[in-house]
Amino acid sequence: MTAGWTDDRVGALKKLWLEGQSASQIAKQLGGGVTRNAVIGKVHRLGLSGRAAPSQPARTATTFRTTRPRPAVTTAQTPQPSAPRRLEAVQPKPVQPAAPAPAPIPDLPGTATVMTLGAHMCKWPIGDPSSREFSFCGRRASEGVYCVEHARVAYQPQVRRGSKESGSDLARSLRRYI
DNA sequence: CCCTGATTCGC
DNA sequence: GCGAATCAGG
Repeated sequence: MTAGWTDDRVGALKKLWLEGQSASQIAKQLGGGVTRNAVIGKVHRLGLSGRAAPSQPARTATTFRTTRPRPAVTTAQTPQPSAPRRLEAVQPKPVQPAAPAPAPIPDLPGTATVMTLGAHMCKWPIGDPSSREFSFCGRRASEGVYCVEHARVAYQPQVRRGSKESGSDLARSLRRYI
């Protein structure tokens, strides 16, 4: 049964992607036979691209541009010019001094936006990533990208893939337990 | 060789 | 819309 992209799965995908999970990790967690290619493809189709938390150090240099694959197509299709993809139409919004807190959200509003999100702020996504009201938890990240509470929620009983740990596996182990 | 995401293109 | 194949880089 090939599971299509249900709303439920898309939500999980968005969440995990913005959490900084890699496509392969997300694919693994989603299960259902989805591959990392499927995840990446869906992510792009959804309009997501840049994430707030890169998975591994020194990676994603390809995010800039380049990637001009020339598979030598037999037919000269349409020379589509560069389209203004890349989202993030953020506006210059100065931080408000003494904000009167107009939104009494009982669930604690994520005061951190993509711009104001500091390196040591909890990157737990709050709300719809597509919405402009989307924000992050913003509390102090204990060790990794989340605060203690969110880290606990994010990294639950996660089964590992391999049976032995060594070298680079250590990084993945740490990431799982941040 | 491992990994990452990006893109293209056939389905 | 979907995802395998491929590309490009670390």
